[in-house]
Amino acid sequence: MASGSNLKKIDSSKLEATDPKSAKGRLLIIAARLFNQKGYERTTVRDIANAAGIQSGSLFHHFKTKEDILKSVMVDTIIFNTERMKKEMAKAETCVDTLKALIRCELESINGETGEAMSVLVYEWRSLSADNQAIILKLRDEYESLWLETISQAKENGLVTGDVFVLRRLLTGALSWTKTWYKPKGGMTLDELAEQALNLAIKQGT
Amino acid sequence: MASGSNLKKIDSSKLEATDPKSAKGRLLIIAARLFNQKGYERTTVRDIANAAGIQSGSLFHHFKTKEDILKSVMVDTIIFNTERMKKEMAKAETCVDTLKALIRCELESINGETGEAMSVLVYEWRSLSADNQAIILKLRDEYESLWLETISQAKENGLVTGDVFVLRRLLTGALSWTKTWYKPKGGMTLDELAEQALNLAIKQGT
DNA sequence: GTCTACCAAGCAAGCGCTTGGTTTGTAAAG
DNA sequence: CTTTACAAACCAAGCGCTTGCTTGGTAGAC
Repeated sequence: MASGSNLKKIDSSKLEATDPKSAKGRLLIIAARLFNQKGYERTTVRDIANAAGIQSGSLFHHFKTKEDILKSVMVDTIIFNTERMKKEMAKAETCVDTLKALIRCELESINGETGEAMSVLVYEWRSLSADNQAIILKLRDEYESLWLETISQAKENGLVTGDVFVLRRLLTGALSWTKTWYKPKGGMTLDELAEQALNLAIKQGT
Repeated sequence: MASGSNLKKIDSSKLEATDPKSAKGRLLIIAARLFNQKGYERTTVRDIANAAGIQSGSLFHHFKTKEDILKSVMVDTIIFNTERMKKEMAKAETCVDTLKALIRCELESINGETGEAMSVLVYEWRSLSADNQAIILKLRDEYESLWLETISQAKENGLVTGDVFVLRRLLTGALSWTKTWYKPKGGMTLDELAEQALNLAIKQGT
């Protein structure tokens, strides 16, 4: 079956993203770029097909609907980045290290290779049906719980002040917004940017 | 002439927003709400006309094109909020007061009465033509310069650390993102939220 | 008498998506 | 090494619908 969800089970804790080398994976990368550049609504199926060098009708061999393309981009991205973040967290030793790892990971996902898809995930939310929103929300919950646990622990250690949820949300905005202005060629590395963001979050020196 | 820009002169320092009581102003408020709810592209001219209780064709008596509606929403909002911020800045005495006034003003513009239009200004940027983007950019520059002056002064006084531009941009993201989660009924007032954001920005107690 | 605000009708273009058929990759059977 | 089988990937054409926008005309205010 070539269509439908790319989750094997919603409840599974071990999920896989679409292989980027497959025909379907290639289309998802192209779609993510276009959705990011022009927005989901402004991007036509003919745009995607054109960029991929195929006919517009051929897209519907791989995806049920246009929205199914959007959903697949989002699901793949969130699965991939959650996995990466878990790995980086496992490496960190101190509480500050963990917090910095999360910031670093999120900046990487936003400004790195998955950046285009990540922007789509953040900014094209409204274009999903309620059903698909629920699916994405469930996946996001796992990702967010990693953040909340880490910040809670940082608060217990006196590293941060204020409400945990509010701090996470202020950080979410600050980090996701970097997409609109951060350029690696501007002389600032991603690591330096992460350091500044960490400096914003915590109330004591590293 | 019923069409075109609602700026009298681009270079003028004294600009006026469209009267909200006029037929045109009423349409702009309705359009801002719809653009915010469904996104610009998903909102049809028929949607706007329906919400206003007129025929879709009648919209084009007031605006040249659909994009002209979007541009007018943005121009009006930025003019209105720049004026308000200048007034609040004039009242502040200390450097911290000024910084808090800016944060408070921006939160107010995002979550208050102009909130819907402000979200449109932030998130529907891509839907503008290059020409219209340039016009909005010019207006934003004045607004941003107020922020940069204030933060620079705060840095001279040792209130904040790190790069001034980076700090402003991290704050822009953090504040604009509140639109997606902040609800006054959640038990937190806008002033308390402003306090937490200020707490994030400065490195010493108020 | 002219101006502002609007209606009623509809056009041309572009949209997502469907359909029936053709090519291409792959691998077992002869 | 060739033949046969079959599914995955794609093409060519176009349908039905919605879109932004135009047109010619009308009602009421000053």
